[in-house]
Amino acid sequence: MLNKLNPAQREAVTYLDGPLLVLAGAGSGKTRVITQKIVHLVERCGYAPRNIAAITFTNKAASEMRERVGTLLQGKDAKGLVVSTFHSLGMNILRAEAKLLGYKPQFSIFDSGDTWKIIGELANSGDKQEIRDIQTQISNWKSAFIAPQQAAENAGNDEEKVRARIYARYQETLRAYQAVDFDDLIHLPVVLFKEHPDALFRWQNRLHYLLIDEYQDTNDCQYQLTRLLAGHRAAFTAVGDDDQAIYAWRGASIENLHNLRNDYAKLRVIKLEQNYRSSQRILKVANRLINHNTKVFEKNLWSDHGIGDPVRIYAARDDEHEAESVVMKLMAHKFEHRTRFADYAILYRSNHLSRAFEEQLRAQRVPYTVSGGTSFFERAEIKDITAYLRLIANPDDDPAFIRAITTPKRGIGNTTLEKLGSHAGARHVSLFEAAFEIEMEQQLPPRQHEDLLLFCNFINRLQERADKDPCGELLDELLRAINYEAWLYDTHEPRQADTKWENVQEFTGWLKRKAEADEKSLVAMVQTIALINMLEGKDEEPDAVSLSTLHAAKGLEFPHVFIVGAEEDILPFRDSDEKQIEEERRLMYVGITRAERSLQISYCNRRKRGKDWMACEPSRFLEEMPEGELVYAGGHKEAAPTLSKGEGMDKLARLKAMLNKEPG
DNA sequence: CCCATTCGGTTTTTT
DNA sequence: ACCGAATGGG
Repeated sequence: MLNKLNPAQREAVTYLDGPLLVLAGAGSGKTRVITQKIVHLVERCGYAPRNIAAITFTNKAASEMRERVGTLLQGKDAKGLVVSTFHSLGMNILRAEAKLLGYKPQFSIFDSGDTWKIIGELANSGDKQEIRDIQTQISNWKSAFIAPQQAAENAGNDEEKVRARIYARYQETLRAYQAVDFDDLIHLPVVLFKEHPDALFRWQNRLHYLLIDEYQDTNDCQYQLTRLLAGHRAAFTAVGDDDQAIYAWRGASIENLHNLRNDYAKLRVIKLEQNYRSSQRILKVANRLINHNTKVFEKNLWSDHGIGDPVRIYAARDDEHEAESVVMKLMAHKFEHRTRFADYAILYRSNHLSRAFEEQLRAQRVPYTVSGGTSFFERAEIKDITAYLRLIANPDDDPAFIRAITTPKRGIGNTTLEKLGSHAGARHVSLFEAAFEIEMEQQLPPRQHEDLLLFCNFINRLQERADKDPCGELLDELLRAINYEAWLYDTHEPRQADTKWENVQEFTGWLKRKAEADEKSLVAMVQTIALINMLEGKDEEPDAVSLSTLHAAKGLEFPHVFIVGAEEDILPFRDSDEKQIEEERRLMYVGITRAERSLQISYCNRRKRGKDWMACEPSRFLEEMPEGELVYAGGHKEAAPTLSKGEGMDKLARLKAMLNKEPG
């Protein structure tokens, strides 16, 4: 097995004398190194799988890796092997050690939607931008280990003081709800480990070797968790690529690659520079582009694949034509080369850009899957059901309470909730608890009060059954009791209701299977849901075109790639400063390096925004690519560039000039 | 006091 | 084409 690896890879797999950093260029086989190393640890070095933890960036990557290791280990029992994201590892630590932190193990996990509402209320503001700002501010404070108190002390102006105050109240609110946010899932275990060495000792004893993927995208907090878990043993392998760091906006810092060197004197660094994925032309375009960034680590990515086709740059008249052209070209290419739909990916900077392509693909009856985008669990109908589950697990979860009691409508509305809320606030109890207090009977109209108690007792009954009865029965019972299907058809168009109900059934089916397979309690399932993006392996189209954001495409590869919407203000995103431009450039780099054989990058000259047109400029990144490797195919039809009058002419003309310098 | 419909203003990236 | 606040009916 080891002989299938190149020397650098083999070295990375077998090196166990101390901490190791693997600088793995795009397509250099880093996943292979990680999976093989796990197998190596188990089969050659006598590690028990349950003592190894592999940390990935997404749940999808985690389940893929688990599967791969499972097949490689065949026969041998991979049970107990930890393959998860930082967040789900943190969740598991937190659930096991909750009591030490004053939480109950059934704590709720709030997603950004939940926290958004809380911050909005605390800030008493409806301003989206402001709430967003505060949200990221709090997130940054947390990952930098700045407590509300410190934040208040450090505040230089009134605005910062107000925000520090909101931060403090936000933390109190989460506590009161017995809830944690995404940052807490990492932050609290670190706090726990610092305050309770015995707990840290337990986990260090559990996890003897750590493998961390996508290391360039870790933030300070995650790094601290890693260091604590690794302890003096420092038995870990971190794998990363500074050129693919695209999560700085989430607090990730490439600096962590450097820090590793400073903190571990014995750190060994191995570079993987041979690319096994892309044609030489694609690689050359990628390399030239990324060289416009200030380099952290020098790396020289090369490939012994063929030279390949030139990278096509396509200028579309507008967004609709871009979608039409891409889909037409894709279909033509497919039928000419007898490829599969799954060989193609359409990548874009932001989710909303997918719409035009989805429409075209649907119109042409081309099967497709959208990854990223509004996740399955973000859908209203799924959130409705999970609200009930959250409430059953943790009655103090006020946001879940509000959602559950108002969907389906059962005669409890804003006014009632406000009264309940102010009473709960005064008494420092959750809405659920407040409902049973005697004062509510006086404050609420009889009808409302009755409905309220009816609901709470209903939840209580389900709660009692949650421990005894299997997850599936409980779910069916719940859906029947709230008459959810009928309510869906009552309040939606038949077609909409159809898909919504299908989603619900898919969800409950998944939940039942998962609960049985993993022998997890309903509580554990509910907590897991908060972290998962999509249903893994749900009757996915066997052969479908992939639509994905550039972020979500990291780690994937496709024979043929279309990067669309390569325009100023989109990619790079508007108002990017110099630092952000570099990150946007890396994003483009990630997109380019997804492609194995062919790549087209397109942009529009104008784009519909609302009801009027907006002129667009081609992305500056196009100019940073080697002209000799590009071929321009502008206008509406290939090889027959038709220029729309007006915007973007100069850039278009420049690109057209490149046509004459066609390589070959 | 609750809830459905309409109108108006919008869109980074994700655990 | 999609969500959220205002508005009027029940």
